[in-house]
Amino acid sequence: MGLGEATLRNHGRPPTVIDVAEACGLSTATVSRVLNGLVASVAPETAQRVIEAARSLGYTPSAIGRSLRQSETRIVVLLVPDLTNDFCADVAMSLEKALQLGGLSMVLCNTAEKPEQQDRLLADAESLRPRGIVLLGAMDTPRLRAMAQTARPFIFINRRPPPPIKAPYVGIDNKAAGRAVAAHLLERGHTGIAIIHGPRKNSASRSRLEGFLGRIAEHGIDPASVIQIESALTTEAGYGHGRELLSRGQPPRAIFCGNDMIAYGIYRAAQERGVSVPGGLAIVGFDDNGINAWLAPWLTTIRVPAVDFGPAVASLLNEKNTARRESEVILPFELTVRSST
Amino acid sequence: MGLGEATLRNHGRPPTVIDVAEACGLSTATVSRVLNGLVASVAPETAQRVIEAARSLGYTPSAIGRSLRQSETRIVVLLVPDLTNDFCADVAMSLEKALQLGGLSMVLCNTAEKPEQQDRLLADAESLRPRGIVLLGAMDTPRLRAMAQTARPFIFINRRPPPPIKAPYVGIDNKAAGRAVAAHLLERGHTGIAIIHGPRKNSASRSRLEGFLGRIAEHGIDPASVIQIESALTTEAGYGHGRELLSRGQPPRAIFCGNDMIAYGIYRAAQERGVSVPGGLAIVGFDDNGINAWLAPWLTTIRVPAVDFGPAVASLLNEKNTARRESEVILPFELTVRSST
DNA sequence: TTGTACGCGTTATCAA
DNA sequence: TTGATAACGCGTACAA
Repeated sequence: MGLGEATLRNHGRPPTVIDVAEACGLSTATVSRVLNGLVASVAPETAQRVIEAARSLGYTPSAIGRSLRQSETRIVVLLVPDLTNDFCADVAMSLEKALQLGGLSMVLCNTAEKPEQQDRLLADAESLRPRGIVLLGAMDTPRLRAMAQTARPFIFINRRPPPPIKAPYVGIDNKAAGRAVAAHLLERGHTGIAIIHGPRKNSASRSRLEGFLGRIAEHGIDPASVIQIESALTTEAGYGHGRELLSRGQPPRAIFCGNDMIAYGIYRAAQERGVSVPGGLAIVGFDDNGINAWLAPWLTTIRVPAVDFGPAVASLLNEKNTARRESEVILPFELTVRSST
Repeated sequence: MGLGEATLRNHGRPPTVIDVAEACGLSTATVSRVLNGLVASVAPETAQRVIEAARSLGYTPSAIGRSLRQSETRIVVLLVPDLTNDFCADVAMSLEKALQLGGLSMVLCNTAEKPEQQDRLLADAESLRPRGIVLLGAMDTPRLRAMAQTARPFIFINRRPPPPIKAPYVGIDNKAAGRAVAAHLLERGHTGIAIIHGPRKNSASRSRLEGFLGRIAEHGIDPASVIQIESALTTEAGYGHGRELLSRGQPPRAIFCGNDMIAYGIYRAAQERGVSVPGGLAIVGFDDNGINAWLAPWLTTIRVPAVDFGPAVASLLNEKNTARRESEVILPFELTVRSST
């Protein structure tokens, strides 16, 4: 049991290639070759000796040393706006799974939708020298623009890179989704329409709004007659807006929400006010959170294939010269009609 | 704008201390001192020169170099069993937030409750030489036992370290929680009791079961008369067990679930079968997922303070010699009584 | 107050 | 097939 010795020699620090090399009487170069699977250029019995020594020492290669040598880590940083949002959690899980397959680790950071926090996290991310930086719901900040000129791969999910920046994008056709919701509401004869959309500086929100209003205009309704509210994408915000809207003299009869979280809040507000859904108020969400199938089987919403985002992003990361490429992966969405409309 | 030059010289790689040193005509040592805030031993105007040079080059220190030098990274690895479980997401977010405050990054990995995957991830984690490894819902695996002998801090959340291992633990008093649920059901006069608990090899599940049955026995009921089912902690599993239980000749009239996800599944099964809650069936969950307030306002459950886990873990990580200490942080739980009982 | 030089762990290059 | 060695970026002990 050589573990004790090595541990002692290194003052409790993990064994290194040198320890392994000494233990098996070979050079560090050979040890490295064996452990990196370059079996072609190593004698079988030599390889065996190395492997045994490594195992008896409990040796695990240091990613730090490797990274320094190769000036690249096997880390991907994912920035999300809100991990309590089911949709974000699903995307994070899907990405982590896809990265695991390629031997990459995922550092997860929460921007809480705060621009300064995003910038701080981007700086931290840069210092990690990650293989790539993935932004779910990016905000247009100074540091983002500065770093986007770097060679490091940036990938944008759901919100496109702010104009001057060229970088790969993975998401759905938000404009078409907005149109689909409008078409659905009009088809069902819903009037008194309102939209509670996400932040305007967020391309996804803007596109959905644009598509939604465009389709409504085509139907001969003045878009200016549509109540438009810019909102945070949380249940609390949705609830607040719901209470306010429903207490108006002429409350809306149909609301298109920026995401499902907002829709949950609206629903609660309607319940509290005794407004029936969809009779008194139609509600449409966005994302189709996985939990809907169990806890919100009433919610008509746009299904966004969260689990497909991870593989798409991972494959973009594996492409050569992904960095400044303007590739796009547009995933399909689907209008899921349930009883709230 | 020196950015171009440095970028060119380094073939597109990020600038280093050397680049900064050259740019300001000082030594790398001085640059390093300034950037690490050792202002005491540097002339003010010198510091200024360094800072300007660093900024004009867009220099960000490499965590790789730093880590190698100090043989320690600023990374903490968190292993979770299932990120789609609201509770896990909340804990992850809470930990990430707490770590951010201390300048640490969080690598998040999903074990999917698979022992082999946990072992693979533990190996990957070890190679990262993280500041600590945090396990939410650890499984007793060979590699876990082996690595637990290391100097590296391990922290267990929710499930205790398997017996020979000594390591800090953060969680609630699961036995007491199990007792509390039993007491509540008995007090309300519920009979025909069943428990759908998590994996037996998981200390949290065991303790809850033990406490629950213990309290029931004290009440003069034979614990053997309680239907006990070992289950995965997912909605799907809960739904499946719910269907099975409710189709029995003598279905249970009250079910204590291993977590809220199972409870959601049971609820659905009851609805589909036309069984009223709590009239026909009482349901108790566990965790009190944040989403309950909005989507499951009917669920009686044990509130576990997910957001307090992060700070508790972070402070354990900051303690000296946390590694083999057997410290414990027992957080308070609370029985949240709603309409399902 | 500033500079020189070494070593952290690894792998790629070159030489044997 | 194997070994010696340099280099990756950084922080610090020591020297100036």
